[in-house]
Amino acid sequence: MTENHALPLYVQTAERLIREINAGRLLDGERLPPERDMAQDLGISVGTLRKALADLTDKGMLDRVQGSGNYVRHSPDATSVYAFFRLELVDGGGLPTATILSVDRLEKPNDLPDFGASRYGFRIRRLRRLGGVPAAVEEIWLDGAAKDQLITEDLSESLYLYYRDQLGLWITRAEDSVGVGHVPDWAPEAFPAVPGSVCGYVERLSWAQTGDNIEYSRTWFDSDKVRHITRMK
Amino acid sequence: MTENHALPLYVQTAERLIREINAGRLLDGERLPPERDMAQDLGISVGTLRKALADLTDKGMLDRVQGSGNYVRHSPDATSVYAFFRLELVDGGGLPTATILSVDRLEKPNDLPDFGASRYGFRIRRLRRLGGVPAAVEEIWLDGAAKDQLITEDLSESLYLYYRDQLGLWITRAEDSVGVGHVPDWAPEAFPAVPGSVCGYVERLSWAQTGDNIEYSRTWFDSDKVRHITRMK
DNA sequence: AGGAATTTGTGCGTATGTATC
DNA sequence: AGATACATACGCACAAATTCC
Repeated sequence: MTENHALPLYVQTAERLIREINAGRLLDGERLPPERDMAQDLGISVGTLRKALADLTDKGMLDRVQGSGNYVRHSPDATSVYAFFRLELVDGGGLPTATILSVDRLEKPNDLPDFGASRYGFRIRRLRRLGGVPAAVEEIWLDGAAKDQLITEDLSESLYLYYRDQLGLWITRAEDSVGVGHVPDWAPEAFPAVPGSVCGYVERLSWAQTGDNIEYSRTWFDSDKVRHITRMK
Repeated sequence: MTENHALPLYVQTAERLIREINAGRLLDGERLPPERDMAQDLGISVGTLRKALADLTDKGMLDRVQGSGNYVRHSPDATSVYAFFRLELVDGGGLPTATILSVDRLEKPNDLPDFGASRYGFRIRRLRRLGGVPAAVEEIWLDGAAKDQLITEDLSESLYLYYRDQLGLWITRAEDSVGVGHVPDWAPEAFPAVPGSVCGYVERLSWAQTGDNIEYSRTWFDSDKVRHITRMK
């Protein structure tokens, strides 16, 4: 009995191309070789390659132009659903940055929803800024199974990039639940809203390409300055 | 010169199946015939049919189960982006209903964002319930160019169905902006939150399949009972 | 301007794998 | 275990859009 646990060839191919693009070996705007040539180089049929390319197109990482060619689109976050879920200043604009407040490995508290396989999780608390202005405080729970240790210095400004580059995980599905909350008591003084006061509140569950539900996060945002935006197509 | 203005066969096939489903000739949960049989009936190849079925799956109108069959899913709004943007009771469950409070044709006020072509718009105010419980009040602005007149009796519970069946428009893109607001002074007494008190707030811009930005809406929801949910894949 | 070459899009057929019944 | 049905993969022919000479 010859069991085949490998992913379908077109999925492997799509992921391979995504890695090439993310690693910068395929640049933004670059035109790929003709499909027939690519397929031959990869040792697969044109149809299989086309299915992989269609996947990338869906993800917004590729433009396919009949009669012309396939063109790479590599905007920094086009690969993530986070491109569609984000905080924005009411006035618009403002570069996002984040300061880590704390990182701890803890047993998951009971008030967290079920997510991930481990009893433990990493709790990351951050202060997020938009254009330098403190905009939100955030508590992220990363499932303990994702990594043994997590060192503050390792974490990049973008957790998405950290997941992808250090853990080999990327978020492909997310579910947001938005309402009104109260600023948590651990919010730093830099955050203008007083602990306990009313503010916007987002809960998010995120799933990686593996299908695992690896992350749960809560964000409290200053509703006077910030909006939570979603675009759907 | 014989120009061919027809859409691709797989698109025609997908649209044909969508019409069959919307017309109720294919019922929810119904299993389609095997792909080979269907393809033969339709006079097309299996590959072409599969492409059409994949389209329907993307749209959430079909479940494809290997080894079993293709199953129709006909939830009333599965075809709309509104399937992904919605209010839910914190406790879960609850059928959505809506009561029209007022319908007026007005000049668009200045505090509305730019949307649609007309100077005028229809303002629809509704009280929305979930499982009978008043959950939100809503003000919807439909661009005046969409219709000459709008009669309260014409409006169905689901504005989405009204747009689709009466106006020939369906929403294919939307952008939500969520924050904290204050209950408007026109909120009916049935709505439990007091006018002026703090509540959840959603602004939405919606685009039809024509590419036109036809609708702008504002929703104030009772944050104690209701959450605004978004799912993204 | 126009035609040839290139490149992706569409459509068909077939063989084999894998999940379900 | 066998039959059924969808999933994957390959290859080919022609159409349509673009590019280049």
